[in-house]
Amino acid sequence: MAVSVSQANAGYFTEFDTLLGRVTLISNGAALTGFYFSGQKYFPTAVHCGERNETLPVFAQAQRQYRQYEQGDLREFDLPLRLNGTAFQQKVWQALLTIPMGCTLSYGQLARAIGAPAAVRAVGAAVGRNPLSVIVPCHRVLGANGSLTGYAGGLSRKQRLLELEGVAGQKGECGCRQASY
Amino acid sequence: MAVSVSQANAGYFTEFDTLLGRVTLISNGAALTGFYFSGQKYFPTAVHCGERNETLPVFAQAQRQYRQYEQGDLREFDLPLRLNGTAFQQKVWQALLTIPMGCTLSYGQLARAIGAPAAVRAVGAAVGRNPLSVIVPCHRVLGANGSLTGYAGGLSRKQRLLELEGVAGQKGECGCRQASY
DNA sequence: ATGTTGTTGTCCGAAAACGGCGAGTAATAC
DNA sequence: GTATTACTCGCCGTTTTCGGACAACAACAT
Repeated sequence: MAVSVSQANAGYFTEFDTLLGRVTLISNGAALTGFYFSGQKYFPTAVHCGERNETLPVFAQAQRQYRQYEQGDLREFDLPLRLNGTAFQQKVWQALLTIPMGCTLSYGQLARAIGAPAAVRAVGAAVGRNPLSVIVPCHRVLGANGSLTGYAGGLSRKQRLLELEGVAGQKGECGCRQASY
Repeated sequence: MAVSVSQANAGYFTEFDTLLGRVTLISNGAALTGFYFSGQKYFPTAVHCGERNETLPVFAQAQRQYRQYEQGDLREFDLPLRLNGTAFQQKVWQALLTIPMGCTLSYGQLARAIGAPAAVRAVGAAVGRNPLSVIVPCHRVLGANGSLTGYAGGLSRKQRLLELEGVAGQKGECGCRQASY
């Protein structure tokens, strides 16, 4: 009898190279579920239990858009995404999606934005677990004093992403204004 | 941006009626992952989060074979299965798959068979959590003295399955011999 | 027969540790 | 006197750990 005995349903993945290093994309077949820089923190361990797939439409779409973004020709991604996480994490990640290119927010502002003004550190943790680097723009979150603080992909990548987006330096200069937080 | 935000990937299910009551089948799309009698113990709570599906090949195959089994015309199932569980549970369930129709084993023999002679009660617990009733023949496990002991689907179902398989009574009379345990 | 005890994997709940922070205070640098 | 830095402490979801309870048993003692 044909019996298979494992359990994790890891889906599909592919890889491609960017100016910031190799990227692994993950999908459930329909939506994009992961965008990870090689060697980054929290890189999912089960990726390679999934099936490599070079033809999935959403992968092609994501790569195409990323290329444009990389050249400064795309200000906003438009892809089917699926955010797997706890309710709290999802609130945080949804909020991240509303930060336009060129803008930045502090962890405190973000916490207030989701209605949990005191959960600042928890917000930091959730931002760090963002499964879709770049696309869910966690790199647009800085410390209250404008410092880079942290990035799962390494601070230099965060810096370069921000430069690409035209955010001035590390001193809290924000290219545009969000509604008040 | 098209964003979807849930997580549980419950798969597919269907239902059909048997002489022993209604049965719910569960699948990941390729292999059979669940076979549960209605109202049985440990019936998974998340089943109905999955998607009902009446056309999955593995469901048709399973029903067809079960019909034959029910009539005494099938001695061994041949289906793609997927056993989701801990390493220990999988060892137990794999061992169950080797018990031929008409034979029975005791919990102690089973424990010895998987190399954990002292883990008798743990084996009992694992047998009880069998996700594929009938197909993984947990009903062929009896107490050391031949008593029925327990069955997630109720002792009367266990009894009837054993009768169907031609196992005599409740007194340890075993229709055939396994290798020694 | 009935009761008692040994054994072991799993489930569950509680408790503690851990951060991609921030505000407030205190100690230095001009 | 300001302006920076350094440090402390509170905050709060998540993750990890730990301990106890439980169970489809079986062997042994009465």
